[in-house]
Parts: sequence; structure tokens; C-alpha cells
Amino acid sequence: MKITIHELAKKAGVSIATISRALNQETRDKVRPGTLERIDQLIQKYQYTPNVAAKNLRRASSNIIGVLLPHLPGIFMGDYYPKLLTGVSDALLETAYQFKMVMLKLQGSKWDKHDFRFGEGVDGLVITHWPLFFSDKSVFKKLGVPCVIINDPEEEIQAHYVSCDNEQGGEMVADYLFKQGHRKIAMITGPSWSSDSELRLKGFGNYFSKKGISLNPDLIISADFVQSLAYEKAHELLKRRKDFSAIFCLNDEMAFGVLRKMKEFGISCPEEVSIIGFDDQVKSSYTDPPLTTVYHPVYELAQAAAKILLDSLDEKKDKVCYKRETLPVHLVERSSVQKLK
Amino acid sequence: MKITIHELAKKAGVSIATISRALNQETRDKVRPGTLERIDQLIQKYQYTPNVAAKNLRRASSNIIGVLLPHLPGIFMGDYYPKLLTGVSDALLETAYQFKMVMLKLQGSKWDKHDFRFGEGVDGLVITHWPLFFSDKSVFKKLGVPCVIINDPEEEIQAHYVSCDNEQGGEMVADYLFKQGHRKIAMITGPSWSSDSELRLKGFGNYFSKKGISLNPDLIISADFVQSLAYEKAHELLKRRKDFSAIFCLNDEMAFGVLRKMKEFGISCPEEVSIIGFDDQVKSSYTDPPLTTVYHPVYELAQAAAKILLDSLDEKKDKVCYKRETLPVHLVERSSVQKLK
DNA sequence: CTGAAAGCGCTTACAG
DNA sequence: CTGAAAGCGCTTACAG
Repeated sequence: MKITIHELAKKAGVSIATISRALNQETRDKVRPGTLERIDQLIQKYQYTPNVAAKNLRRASSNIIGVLLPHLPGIFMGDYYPKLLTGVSDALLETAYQFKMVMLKLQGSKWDKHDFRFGEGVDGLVITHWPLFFSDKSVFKKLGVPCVIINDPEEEIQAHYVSCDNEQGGEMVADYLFKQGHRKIAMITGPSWSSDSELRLKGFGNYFSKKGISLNPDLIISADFVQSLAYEKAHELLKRRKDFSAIFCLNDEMAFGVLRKMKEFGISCPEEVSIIGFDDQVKSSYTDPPLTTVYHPVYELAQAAAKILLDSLDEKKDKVCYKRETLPVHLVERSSVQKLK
Repeated sequence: MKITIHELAKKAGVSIATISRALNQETRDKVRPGTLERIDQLIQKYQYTPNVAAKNLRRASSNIIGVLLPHLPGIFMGDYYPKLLTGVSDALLETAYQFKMVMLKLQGSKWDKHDFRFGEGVDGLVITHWPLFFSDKSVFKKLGVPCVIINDPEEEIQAHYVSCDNEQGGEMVADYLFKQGHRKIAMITGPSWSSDSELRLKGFGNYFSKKGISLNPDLIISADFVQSLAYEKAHELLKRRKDFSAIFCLNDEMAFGVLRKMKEFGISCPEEVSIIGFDDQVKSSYTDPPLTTVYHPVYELAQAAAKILLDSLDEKKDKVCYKRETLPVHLVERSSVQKLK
């Protein structure tokens, strides 16, 4: 059975206070070296480890960061969450923090109907896809721990956030397509709640507005960032392929769907229709043709998010100040876009 | 600030004991309905949530399962850990348990030198790649919580384990290659500590022994289950390609490496050399040619492991009895093996 | 159905 | 440098 601090103290002939001091780096130097040595030996001998729950209760912290994830089949098989976990994990490596998966269940058809038990026992929370999982901003007060959102919430919010420069990414795509000679461009967007989608679209649209070129709104359809939906919707879109020379898919996942449909229809990419994505998934270099896209720094965002959380946990007494960080993106040129003369 | 049970009790005009009873499903029926209603309203009003650390301390459990992972770059980007996490996650979905990543750091050149703090605060532990992360079997006593190993430890051990039928998998490969007319077969094995590797090899060897065919030991090389190593070692092996008609790679990862090297050398698969793997990674259907392999049920193993853990947590008072489970494997025929006449 | 009280195993002023 | 004591916020026999 596990030994407690009381038993250890008895064996060492000291009080539990002394044991406790010996246990924690910050207080070890308050203990006489000889005593320290005796205690350390006993700890070794009896394989003593402090009770975490007691420690957490006393300290009012758990040293655990929560990562909020939707409980979806294949969630760990895609690109996004593995990159996210890697980023968080790396940021935590040299710290005393560990991280916990907080799996969110779909309640009926809603993600944002949940009891608030999930906040339980974490010192901070990494939240993705705001505002998908929460219907209102008051949630942060309820949660009672610092939170970081991994996208731009586009509203005042009681939480930190980091995001990549989606707007500039949209601009880059526009600039690239423009310089390759494309003027008529179709678009497949993500869900309307997604700021990633909205901002990419905005940056793209702005660029063409400045050039005095207006985009045909009929050629902008939504497929919710989902491959299979894009695959289906590409059907109608491709029938009108005389009306455009390129399709900007607001994420790679949807580009994969379009590519599949094109292959099925025998429409060649990029010769007949150019495709450009956004995200730069691992798979995107392996598609046929390899996909030109914009790198979405998910790993870097996650790492930045975790660091912000750690910082805010450090300085918790200080005045609260919510951090905002924007990471750069860059275009990855492969071969799914044709240069028009 | 978060409200405590005492303040809630005062507002409700009852004792903290009654609040506590109202809070827990098992004891709710001990509280008078009217009182219950009043308490529930107050909980709602003040957004009360119980302090997890206090609960854990009192209950001597955390409702958290730990999953042990080596802190390696790209760990979440491969096939194995994502499948593992998905399995664990799915098994936990309808339970009160959550799971925590327990990232193991490489200490010097060793994985098994770690302070034992990682056991902290979990009710049970899922362990992969035994015995890579632990040098001796006494660890389970130290850990003090039920553990499940996701492979066959091949020794008596104070822990549960689940594994797939690697030996039969090896046999299946042998049988398949034999029936396709292959008699001279090279092999690339995993690390010697890996029971997965050893048992696959064993099943394979046994089959050919029974047939009275002996395998050339010179053609059995190790590449530690690592793609890049297999890629390098394939170099020498392929120079002797007159000596064999097929290579059995004991995991798909190494098969990818061999395939790459073959492409580089301009050796065609399966026409000149047949390749067969083990694992059935997602990528294995996309290689050129698609890889014939054996399905390794990582998802199912993880799910089974988590369930075993939950069961043993339920019946913890009962006599301890360590469970062993073996899951079936099956051959996935694609096009990397040629039928010889 | 309800409450007073003990106790889970720690940490940390406070006093020496 | 060390100890006695309070207290973190719960749960659970025990008594009524």
C-alpha cells in the first residue's frame, strides 16, 4: 500500500512539515542537509510519492492543461488534432504540466450543450474552433481558468487567443492566382461560424476589389470544410467550368474532394481547372497533382497557445490581460495551379 | 470566484452533507425531493461545480486514465498513436473517465530511466511497447494502479495485457507467400525487445519449418521498425535479390522504406521482388503498388485495454486477476505480392 | 430524510 | 532549521 507523509515522518523522526519541505524544490534549502539526506533515503526505500489529489487541493492547482476536442470518429487520424497535440505536448515538455484530453460529446445535434463538468481539474484550457463549442462568451467566467482560443474569435472575449493571419493568407492566394493570370475564380468556403473561413475569404475578396475585379457570387459555395461535401457540391460547380479557370478551396480537405470529383469526371487539373487549397496538410504533397496551398501553422499555434497559458498561470496574481497573437502564413507552390497566358 | 459547498449549504439552509448527497447520483434519492429542487436551483444560479481535487482526495481516485507516450517528434502524426488514442477515447466516451497524456522523455539514450512521478493522479495506465519504457517488472507495484499493456509481454507480469495474434499473423503471411509460390524469402525485423516482432517472426518460421523449408538466416536483417533504417538496409539486401523472391517486412513502416529504395534502384514491385508488410497503415493502400499486409488492430486493442482498465477499477475489491486477451488479425491482399508459377 | 463530525494527505504561515 | 496547528473542499459512517 502507498505510504503517506505521516508514516514517512514517523520513520524519519521529523514532522510532516519537514518532509513536505524536503519534497518541494522551493523549500528544500530550509531543511538541514543531514535531515534532507535521511528523508531522501527513506523516500527511496519506501517508494514514497506524494498524493496528488491532496497536493492539488492544498495548492488549488493541478498542473494539468486541458485540450478540448470534439469526440468525432477519426479525430486523431486527420491532420489538425495531431498537429495540435504535438504543439501542446512540445510546449509542455520541460515544464511540470501534463495535458488531458477533454472530449466533448455531440448532444443531439449541438456541440455547445454540455454540462460544465469538463472544466474540472484543469489549470487552463486550449479551445479550438471557437465559437463552435460554446454559444456565449460568458463561458470563460464559468470555467474559472485561463483559456486560449486557437483562432480569431472576431469579438471581444475574456480569453487569450492565437491565430494565423488568415486574411493575409487569402490575399496571398488572390495575388498568386492573379499573377498566374486567373481572373474568374470559384470558391468553396467553410462553415459561416468559422473565422478561419471568413477571414480567408475576406482577404481574397479585398485583393480583387482593389484590382477592380468583382467575383461572381454564384461561384462561391459552401461545403463546411468537409471533404465529402465538397466532393458532392463540386458536381454542379464543375458543370459550369467555362465560367472560371480556378477554384480556391478554403481548406485542403475540400480541395481533396474536388480533386476526386474532377478525376471522376475526367477533368484534368491544372490543365482544365486549377485548384488551390489552404492548410498544407501532410497529404497535400501526395495528391495528384500535388496541391498548391497556404501553410496553416497549427503546430506553431498550439505551441504558442500552450505557452501563453503557462505564462498566464505564472503571473496569475498580476492584472489580467488577454493576449492576442497572430502567426504568419506562407504559400506553398506545388502543381495544381496552371499559369495562364 | 468559485463558490464552495459550504456557501451553497448556507444559502440553501441545509448542511454540506445534504448538498453532497444531492450532488452525487448514487445518493440523490436520500434527499427529499423538495430539498433537491431547491439545491439544484442554487447550483444553477451560482454556477457551482464541486472542487475536483477535494473529491479526488476524499474518494481516493481521479477518474483519469493515463496513456503513456514517448515524447517523440511526430508521435501524433503516425498511425499507431492516433489509432490508440481513438480506441481509448471511444471506450471512455460513455463513462465518467477522461484520459491524460503521460509523455515520457528520453533520458540520455534511455526511455526507462524516469522518476516515477508520472503515475501521479491517474486511476489506471495504458502502456505501449513493453518493455521499452520499463526495465523491470516491479514497476507495477510502484505504480500502485492497474495497468494494461498493449502487447504480449511474454513473461509473467503483474498487469493486464491485450495483444493481437502476431504469431498467427506471421503464419498467415507465410501461408500466403507459400501459396503464391514463394520459397526464398528475405525478412526485415523490428527491434529484438519487441514481442510483436519476435512473435511475427516465430509464426512465420514455424510455418516453413513444418513445410520442411528452411529460411536463409543471412536474409533476415533488423531495421528496428524504422522506415529510414529499412530504406538504408534495403540497399545491401537488394543487391542479393537473386537469392529471394519476396521480402516480409515485419511492419508496414519498413515496407515503405524498402519500396522507396526499390523505386530508386528501378527494381519493380511486385514483378521483380514481392513485398509484404504488417500493420495495415492508412498509407498502405496508397503506396505504389498498394501494399499487401496484415491488419494490426491497434484501435481495437486500445479499446479493449481501456475496457479492461475500467472493469478492474470497478471490481477493485475483488481478488486481483490479470486479464489476457488476444485479438485476431487478418491478411489484407493488395498488389505488392506476385504469384509465381 | 438530515446534520455534526471526522478525516482524506497535503502545504504554509506562525512561533520558536 | 523545525514543529504544532489550521485548513484546502469534499464524502461518509454514525446517530437521530
